[in-house]
Amino acid sequence: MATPQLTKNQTMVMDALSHSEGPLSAYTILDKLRDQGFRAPLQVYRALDKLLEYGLVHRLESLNAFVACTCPHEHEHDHGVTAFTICEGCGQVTEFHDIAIEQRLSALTRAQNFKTEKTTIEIRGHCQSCA
Amino acid sequence: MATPQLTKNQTMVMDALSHSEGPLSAYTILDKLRDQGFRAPLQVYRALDKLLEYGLVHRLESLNAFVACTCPHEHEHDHGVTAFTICEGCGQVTEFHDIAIEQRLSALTRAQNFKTEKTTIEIRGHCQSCA
DNA sequence: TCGCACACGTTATAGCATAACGCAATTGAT
DNA sequence: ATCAATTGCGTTATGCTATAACGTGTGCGA
Ligand SMILES: [Zn+2]
Ligand SMILES: [Zn+2]
Ligand SMILES: [Zn+2]
Ligand SMILES: [Zn+2]
Repeated sequence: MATPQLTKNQTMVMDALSHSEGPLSAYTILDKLRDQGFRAPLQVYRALDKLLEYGLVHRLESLNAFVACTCPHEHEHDHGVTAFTICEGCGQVTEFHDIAIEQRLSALTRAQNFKTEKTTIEIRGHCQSCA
Repeated sequence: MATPQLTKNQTMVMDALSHSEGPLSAYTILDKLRDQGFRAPLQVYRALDKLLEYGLVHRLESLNAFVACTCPHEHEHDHGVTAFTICEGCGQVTEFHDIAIEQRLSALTRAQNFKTEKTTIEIRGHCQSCA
Protein backbone atom coordinates (compact mmCIF):
# COMPACT_ATOMS: atom_id res chain seq x y z
CA MET A 1 0.00 0.00 0.00
CA ALA A 2 1.85 3.09 -1.21
CA THR A 3 1.26 6.14 0.96
CA PRO A 4 -0.16 9.07 -0.98
CA GLN A 5 0.01 12.64 0.21
CA LEU A 6 -2.11 12.95 3.31
CA THR A 7 -5.06 15.30 3.37
CA LYS A 8 -5.42 18.05 5.91
CA ASN A 9 -7.59 16.01 8.26
CA GLN A 10 -5.45 12.93 7.92
CA THR A 11 -2.36 14.97 8.73
CA MET A 12 -3.93 16.44 11.84
CA VAL A 13 -4.99 13.04 13.13
CA MET A 14 -1.59 11.55 12.32
CA ASP A 15 0.16 14.37 14.17
CA ALA A 16 -2.05 13.89 17.20
CA LEU A 17 -1.10 10.22 17.35
CA SER A 18 2.56 10.79 16.61
CA HIS A 19 2.95 13.34 19.36
CA SER A 20 1.06 11.30 21.93
CA GLU A 21 2.83 9.28 24.57
CA GLY A 22 0.35 6.44 24.31
CA PRO A 23 -2.70 5.20 22.44
CA LEU A 24 -5.62 7.54 21.85
CA SER A 25 -9.29 6.79 21.38
CA ALA A 26 -11.08 8.37 18.44
CA TYR A 27 -13.00 10.66 20.78
CA THR A 28 -9.86 11.74 22.57
CA ILE A 29 -8.37 12.66 19.22
CA LEU A 30 -11.54 14.59 18.42
CA ASP A 31 -11.19 16.59 21.63
CA LYS A 32 -7.54 17.36 20.88
CA LEU A 33 -8.47 18.66 17.45
CA ARG A 34 -11.53 20.74 18.30
CA ASP A 35 -9.40 23.87 18.44
CA GLN A 36 -8.30 23.15 14.90
CA GLY A 37 -11.82 22.88 13.57
CA PHE A 38 -12.85 19.30 14.15
CA ARG A 39 -16.50 19.01 15.07
CA ALA A 40 -17.68 15.40 14.64
CA PRO A 41 -16.48 11.84 15.23
CA LEU A 42 -16.71 10.99 11.54
CA GLN A 43 -13.94 13.40 10.72
CA VAL A 44 -11.67 11.38 12.97
CA TYR A 45 -12.89 7.94 11.92
CA ARG A 46 -12.58 8.71 8.23
CA ALA A 47 -9.02 9.90 8.68
CA LEU A 48 -8.19 6.87 10.82
CA ASP A 49 -9.59 4.51 8.19
CA LYS A 50 -7.15 5.88 5.64
CA LEU A 51 -4.20 5.93 8.00
CA LEU A 52 -4.91 2.31 8.91
CA GLU A 53 -5.13 1.46 5.24
CA TYR A 54 -1.76 3.09 4.59
CA GLY A 55 -0.23 1.24 7.53
CA LEU A 56 0.72 4.44 9.36
CA VAL A 57 -1.50 3.66 12.32
CA HIS A 58 -2.53 0.55 14.21
CA ARG A 59 -5.75 -0.17 16.01
CA LEU A 60 -5.55 -1.77 19.45
CA GLU A 61 -8.61 -3.99 19.62
CA SER A 62 -8.44 -4.57 23.35
CA LEU A 63 -8.43 -0.83 24.04
CA ASN A 64 -10.60 0.56 21.26
CA ALA A 65 -7.73 2.93 20.62
CA PHE A 66 -5.13 3.81 18.05
CA VAL A 67 -1.36 4.27 17.94
CA ALA A 68 1.08 5.57 15.37
CA CYS A 69 3.14 2.82 13.80
CA THR A 70 6.65 2.73 15.20
CA CYS A 71 8.13 0.37 12.65
CA PRO A 72 11.67 1.46 11.84
CA HIS A 73 11.30 0.69 8.14
CA GLU A 74 9.38 2.91 5.81
CA HIS A 75 5.83 1.97 5.02
CA GLU A 76 6.41 0.84 1.49
CA HIS A 77 5.48 -2.75 2.11
CA ASP A 78 3.20 -4.77 4.31
CA HIS A 79 4.79 -5.27 7.67
CA GLY A 80 3.40 -8.72 8.37
CA VAL A 81 2.12 -9.69 11.76
CA THR A 82 2.27 -6.90 14.30
CA ALA A 83 2.20 -7.55 18.04
CA PHE A 84 1.97 -5.20 21.00
CA THR A 85 2.74 -5.16 24.67
CA ILE A 86 0.42 -2.81 26.53
CA CYS A 87 1.23 -1.69 30.06
CA GLU A 88 -1.83 -1.35 32.29
CA GLY A 89 0.12 0.94 34.57
CA CYS A 90 1.55 3.68 32.39
CA GLY A 91 -0.24 2.96 29.12
CA GLN A 92 3.00 2.44 27.25
CA VAL A 93 2.60 0.45 24.05
CA THR A 94 5.47 -1.34 22.36
CA GLU A 95 5.12 -2.66 18.84
CA PHE A 96 7.15 -5.66 17.77
CA HIS A 97 7.44 -8.17 14.98
CA ASP A 98 8.68 -11.72 15.15
CA ILE A 99 9.14 -13.99 12.22
CA ALA A 100 9.02 -17.15 14.34
CA ILE A 101 5.55 -16.28 15.63
CA GLU A 102 4.43 -15.40 12.16
CA GLN A 103 5.64 -18.70 10.71
CA ARG A 104 4.14 -20.73 13.50
CA LEU A 105 0.75 -19.05 13.13
CA SER A 106 0.97 -19.52 9.40
CA ALA A 107 1.59 -23.24 9.82
CA LEU A 108 -1.29 -23.58 12.27
CA THR A 109 -3.80 -21.78 10.08
CA ARG A 110 -2.68 -23.62 6.98
CA ALA A 111 -3.34 -26.86 8.83
CA GLN A 112 -7.01 -25.89 9.14
CA ASN A 113 -7.13 -24.45 5.62
CA PHE A 114 -7.85 -21.04 7.05
CA LYS A 115 -7.02 -18.03 4.93
CA THR A 116 -5.63 -15.29 7.19
CA GLU A 117 -6.43 -11.68 6.44
CA LYS A 118 -5.52 -9.89 9.64
CA THR A 119 -3.81 -11.04 12.81
CA THR A 120 -4.22 -9.36 16.18
CA ILE A 121 -1.73 -10.02 18.97
CA GLU A 122 -2.01 -7.86 22.08
CA ILE A 123 -0.32 -8.61 25.37
CA ARG A 124 -1.67 -6.82 28.42
CA GLY A 125 0.44 -6.62 31.55
CA HIS A 126 2.98 -4.39 33.25
CA CYS A 127 6.20 -2.97 31.91
CA GLN A 128 9.48 -3.00 33.73
CA SER A 129 8.88 0.37 35.40
CA CYS A 130 5.36 -0.49 36.54
CA ALA A 131 5.96 -4.08 37.66
CA MET B 1 -9.90 -20.72 39.35
CA ALA B 2 -12.23 -23.43 40.61
CA THR B 3 -15.70 -23.23 39.11
CA PRO B 4 -18.40 -22.89 41.76
CA GLN B 5 -22.02 -23.66 41.17
CA LEU B 6 -23.36 -21.15 38.66
CA THR B 7 -26.19 -18.84 39.60
CA LYS B 8 -29.43 -18.71 37.67
CA ASN B 9 -28.37 -15.75 35.54
CA GLN B 10 -24.93 -17.17 34.91
CA THR B 11 -26.46 -20.47 33.82
CA MET B 12 -28.80 -18.77 31.40
CA VAL B 13 -26.01 -16.76 29.80
CA MET B 14 -23.77 -19.83 29.65
CA ASP B 15 -26.51 -21.83 27.97
CA ALA B 16 -27.12 -19.10 25.42
CA LEU B 17 -23.44 -19.13 24.47
CA SER B 18 -23.12 -22.92 24.52
CA HIS B 19 -26.05 -23.40 22.19
CA SER B 20 -25.00 -20.69 19.78
CA GLU B 21 -23.26 -21.48 16.52
CA GLY B 22 -20.96 -18.50 16.82
CA PRO B 23 -19.97 -15.61 19.07
CA LEU B 24 -22.66 -13.45 20.63
CA SER B 25 -22.55 -9.83 21.74
CA ALA B 26 -23.80 -8.97 25.21
CA TYR B 27 -26.83 -7.24 23.74
CA THR B 28 -27.64 -10.20 21.53
CA ILE B 29 -27.56 -12.42 24.59
CA LEU B 30 -29.84 -9.94 26.33
CA ASP B 31 -32.34 -10.19 23.50
CA LYS B 32 -32.24 -13.99 23.59
CA LEU B 33 -32.96 -13.97 27.31
CA ARG B 34 -35.72 -11.37 27.47
CA ASP B 35 -38.33 -14.09 27.40
CA GLN B 36 -36.70 -15.61 30.45
CA GLY B 37 -36.85 -12.39 32.44
CA PHE B 38 -33.73 -10.48 31.50
CA ARG B 39 -34.35 -6.74 31.32
CA ALA B 40 -31.03 -4.88 31.41
CA PRO B 41 -27.48 -5.12 30.01
CA LEU B 42 -25.95 -5.35 33.47
CA GLN B 43 -27.58 -8.69 34.08
CA VAL B 44 -25.67 -10.02 31.10
CA TYR B 45 -22.39 -8.23 31.80
CA ARG B 46 -22.32 -9.34 35.40
CA ALA B 47 -22.86 -12.95 34.43
CA LEU B 48 -20.24 -12.68 31.69
CA ASP B 49 -17.69 -11.25 34.13
CA LYS B 50 -18.02 -14.31 36.30
CA LEU B 51 -17.99 -16.76 33.41
CA LEU B 52 -14.83 -15.11 32.09
CA GLU B 53 -13.29 -15.32 35.52
CA TYR B 54 -14.10 -19.04 35.72
CA GLY B 55 -12.64 -19.60 32.27
CA LEU B 56 -15.90 -20.91 30.83
CA VAL B 57 -16.19 -18.11 28.32
CA HIS B 58 -13.78 -16.09 26.19
CA ARG B 59 -14.08 -12.54 25.01
CA LEU B 60 -13.22 -11.79 21.39
CA GLU B 61 -11.71 -8.32 21.49
CA SER B 62 -11.89 -7.72 17.78
CA LEU B 63 -15.63 -8.46 17.72
CA ASN B 64 -16.79 -7.17 21.09
CA ALA B 65 -18.38 -10.56 21.50
CA PHE B 66 -18.21 -13.70 23.58
CA VAL B 67 -17.90 -17.44 22.97
CA ALA B 68 -18.14 -20.50 25.15
CA CYS B 69 -14.79 -22.12 25.79
CA THR B 70 -14.30 -25.22 23.69
CA CYS B 71 -11.24 -26.54 25.45
CA PRO B 72 -11.44 -30.30 25.70
CA HIS B 73 -10.02 -30.42 29.23
CA GLU B 74 -12.03 -29.48 32.24
CA HIS B 75 -11.68 -25.97 33.58
CA GLU B 76 -9.75 -26.84 36.67
CA HIS B 77 -6.60 -25.01 35.68
CA ASP B 78 -5.52 -22.01 33.69
CA HIS B 79 -5.45 -22.84 30.03
CA GLY B 80 -2.56 -20.63 29.06
CA VAL B 81 -2.58 -18.58 25.91
CA THR B 82 -5.74 -18.95 23.89
CA ALA B 83 -5.90 -18.12 20.20
CA PHE B 84 -8.81 -17.94 17.77
CA THR B 85 -9.46 -18.09 14.08
CA ILE B 86 -12.54 -16.09 13.17
CA CYS B 87 -14.19 -16.52 9.78
CA GLU B 88 -15.57 -13.30 8.32
CA GLY B 89 -17.86 -15.32 6.10
CA CYS B 90 -19.76 -17.67 8.35
CA GLY B 91 -18.73 -16.35 11.76
CA GLN B 92 -17.23 -19.64 12.80
CA VAL B 93 -14.73 -19.33 15.63
CA THR B 94 -12.12 -21.97 16.36
CA GLU B 95 -10.18 -21.91 19.61
CA PHE B 96 -6.70 -23.34 19.73
CA HIS B 97 -3.65 -23.50 21.94
CA ASP B 98 -0.06 -23.83 20.94
CA ILE B 99 2.81 -24.25 23.32
CA ALA B 100 5.39 -23.05 20.77
CA ILE B 101 3.61 -19.71 20.37
CA GLU B 102 3.25 -19.42 24.09
CA GLN B 103 6.94 -20.06 24.70
CA ARG B 104 8.04 -17.69 21.99
CA LEU B 105 5.85 -14.86 23.31
CA SER B 106 7.11 -15.60 26.79
CA ALA B 107 10.72 -15.27 25.64
CA LEU B 108 9.98 -12.02 23.81
CA THR B 109 8.20 -10.40 26.72
CA ARG B 110 10.83 -11.57 29.20
CA ALA B 111 13.44 -9.87 27.02
CA GLN B 112 11.71 -6.52 27.63
CA ASN B 113 11.03 -7.33 31.29
CA PHE B 114 7.34 -7.19 30.61
CA LYS B 115 5.06 -9.03 33.01
CA THR B 116 2.24 -10.61 30.99
CA GLU B 117 -1.23 -10.80 32.47
CA LYS B 118 -3.42 -11.56 29.49
CA THR B 119 -2.64 -12.41 25.89
CA THR B 120 -5.03 -11.85 23.01
CA ILE B 121 -4.49 -13.63 19.70
CA GLU B 122 -7.24 -13.34 17.11
CA ILE B 123 -6.88 -14.25 13.46
CA ARG B 124 -9.49 -12.87 11.11
CA GLY B 125 -9.93 -14.39 7.67
CA HIS B 126 -11.92 -17.05 5.89
CA CYS B 127 -12.38 -20.69 6.76
CA GLN B 128 -12.08 -23.53 4.30
CA SER B 129 -15.79 -23.47 3.40
CA CYS B 130 -15.90 -19.71 2.88
CA ALA B 131 -12.60 -19.27 1.03
C1' DT C 1 -28.12 -10.40 66.32
C1' DC C 2 -24.98 -8.15 63.82
C1' DG C 3 -22.02 -7.50 60.00
C1' DC C 4 -20.43 -8.83 55.72
C1' DA C 5 -20.25 -10.73 51.08
C1' DC C 6 -22.62 -11.58 47.10
C1' DA C 7 -26.09 -11.83 43.67
C1' DC C 8 -29.64 -9.27 41.74
C1' DG C 9 -32.82 -5.39 39.75
C1' DT C 10 -33.29 -0.77 37.93
C1' DT C 11 -32.30 3.76 36.01
C1' DA C 12 -29.26 6.60 34.07
C1' DT C 13 -25.15 7.72 31.76
C1' DA C 14 -20.76 7.26 29.39
C1' DG C 15 -17.99 5.72 25.51
C1' DC C 16 -17.37 3.82 20.76
C1' DA C 17 -18.84 3.63 15.86
C1' DT C 18 -21.62 4.21 11.65
C1' DA C 19 -25.81 5.52 8.51
C1' DA C 20 -27.43 8.77 5.45
C1' DC C 21 -27.61 13.02 3.39
C1' DG C 22 -25.56 16.74 0.61
C1' DC C 23 -21.72 19.63 -1.19
C1' DA C 24 -17.16 20.69 -3.26
C1' DA C 25 -12.90 19.65 -5.55
C1' DT C 26 -10.27 16.59 -8.56
C1' DT C 27 -9.43 13.73 -12.25
C1' DG C 28 -9.70 11.77 -16.55
C1' DA C 29 -11.96 10.45 -20.38
C1' DT C 30 -14.86 11.91 -24.50
C1' DA D 1 -14.92 22.36 -22.67
C1' DT D 2 -18.02 18.89 -20.68
C1' DC D 3 -19.50 15.17 -18.43
C1' DA D 4 -19.07 11.34 -15.16
C1' DA D 5 -16.78 9.15 -11.54
C1' DT D 6 -14.10 9.42 -7.43
C1' DT D 7 -12.72 11.25 -3.29
C1' DG D 8 -12.76 14.12 0.70
C1' DC D 9 -15.44 16.82 3.67
C1' DG D 10 -19.29 18.64 6.92
C1' DT D 11 -23.49 17.74 9.50
C1' DT D 12 -27.24 15.43 11.91
C1' DA D 13 -28.94 11.59 13.71
C1' DT D 14 -28.70 7.05 15.29
C1' DG D 15 -27.08 2.61 17.00
C1' DC D 16 -24.07 -0.43 19.61
C1' DT D 17 -21.08 -1.40 23.70
C1' DA D 18 -20.14 -0.86 28.62
C1' DT D 19 -20.33 0.97 33.28
C1' DA D 20 -21.83 4.12 37.42
C1' DA D 21 -24.67 4.46 41.17
C1' DC D 22 -28.28 3.20 44.04
C1' DG D 23 -31.11 0.03 46.52
C1' DT D 24 -32.94 -4.85 47.75
C1' DG D 25 -32.67 -9.42 49.45
C1' DT D 26 -30.41 -13.61 51.04
C1' DG D 27 -27.12 -16.55 53.32
C1' DC D 28 -23.61 -17.22 56.62
C1' DG D 29 -20.20 -16.87 60.22
C1' DA D 30 -18.66 -13.96 64.39
ZN1 LIG E 1 3.71 -0.88 12.58
ZN1 LIG F 1 4.23 0.80 32.62
ZN1 LIG G 1 -10.87 -22.02 26.21
ZN1 LIG H 1 -16.52 -19.53 7.10
